[in-house]
Amino acid sequence: MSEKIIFHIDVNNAFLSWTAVYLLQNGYSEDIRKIPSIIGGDEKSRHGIVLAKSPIAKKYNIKTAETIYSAKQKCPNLKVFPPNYNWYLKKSRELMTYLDQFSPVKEQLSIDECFLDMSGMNYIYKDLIKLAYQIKEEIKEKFGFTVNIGIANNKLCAKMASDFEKPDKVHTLMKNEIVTKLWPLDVGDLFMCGKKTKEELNQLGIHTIGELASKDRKYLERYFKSQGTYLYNASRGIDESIVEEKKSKNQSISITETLPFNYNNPDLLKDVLFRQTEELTRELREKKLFTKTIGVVWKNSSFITYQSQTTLENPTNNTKEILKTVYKVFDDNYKEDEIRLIGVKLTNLVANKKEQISLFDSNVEEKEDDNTMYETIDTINKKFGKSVIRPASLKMIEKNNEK
DNA sequence: TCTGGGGTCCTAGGACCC
DNA sequence: TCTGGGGTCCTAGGACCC
Repeated sequence: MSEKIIFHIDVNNAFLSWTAVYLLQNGYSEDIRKIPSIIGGDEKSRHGIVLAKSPIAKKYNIKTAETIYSAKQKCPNLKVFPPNYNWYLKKSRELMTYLDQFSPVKEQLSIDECFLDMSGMNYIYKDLIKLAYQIKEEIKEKFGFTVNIGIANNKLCAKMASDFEKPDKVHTLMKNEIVTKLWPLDVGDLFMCGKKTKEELNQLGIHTIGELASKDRKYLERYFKSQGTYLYNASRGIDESIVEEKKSKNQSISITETLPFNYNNPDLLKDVLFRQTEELTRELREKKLFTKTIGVVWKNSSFITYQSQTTLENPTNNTKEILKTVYKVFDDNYKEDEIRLIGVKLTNLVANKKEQISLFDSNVEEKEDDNTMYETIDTINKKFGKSVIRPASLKMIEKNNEK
């Protein structure tokens, strides 16, 4: 059997590039990729972090996720642009559709990157490296933004390769290049080796991926358990996972929201939970899913995050039932505290509710009525926009819980 | 008006069952 | 009447990704 060949395609500075394309198409004279600029949230509503940066902004040592405030300190003439998620989604879909023509086996990793399994495609394309260059050029010409393409014998190495030098580059990291191209890199550059792991590895005197690769498996597993196994393999460029479109997506869905100011009033907080639960349950029904585990997440003014959850006997997508549970979890766990962020999280999602009608559940008929009602409401809201209609009974729950 | 939002996966500890 | 051990499910917390 011949070696696998995997492409990893990654949009350069995705949010910033896509906004640049948008601005140019709408008569803006400047290409914001060529000036010190960032995409950033709204500081007034406390969303002030850097979401993407231009190459020049990067030279000022501006980092993704740092505060806009601090970015401006580093570069006073920095230009800040707001994100436009709908546009990003549109650009992402165009790119992904375009890439489908090159291989039937594609796996999208996030909004701006994907893998293509190109194994065996050399019978069609002859020179796959040349093909990668052609794809890169065609994307630039067709869509107006650039990508990096990493080529390797597995997903991990393809991903590492696309990260090498940016922007607008094709890189390979084949088996015989591991020693020269992978091993000199800082151990923190290894995929899935974040801040904490890097610190721990440094403590052990391990600073490069090559040094990591010189350690034996037992040693790494002693310190890092199952992550040690991963580190052992990854440092050697070993990854057996296959490219596959993730079908069983949606292990969980959630909404969290940083509040415009800190709330300490339970009623205000419940208003937010109410809104979030309505939105999430609508999504649940849209995706024809049911949830078993319902959780509330909150963060206080000291940035400490808390979460509490409870698991139901039967999966549900009934707004009233879920809201009741959300309120109960909140009431049981919220202590007087200044809350900065609050959210709802639904996990343990299943496609079928397989509800066993409990002999002791007297509300079966009522629930059936609810479900029909929600379907109708969803249809109307879909036609006329969000939350035109709200069931009065939800307000009742709200009121009851206020007591 | 310094610190977003949406995810996945792993681990430790406890409850409970046989 | 000095007390094991495996399996499963659940919760809370944490690391990591884009």
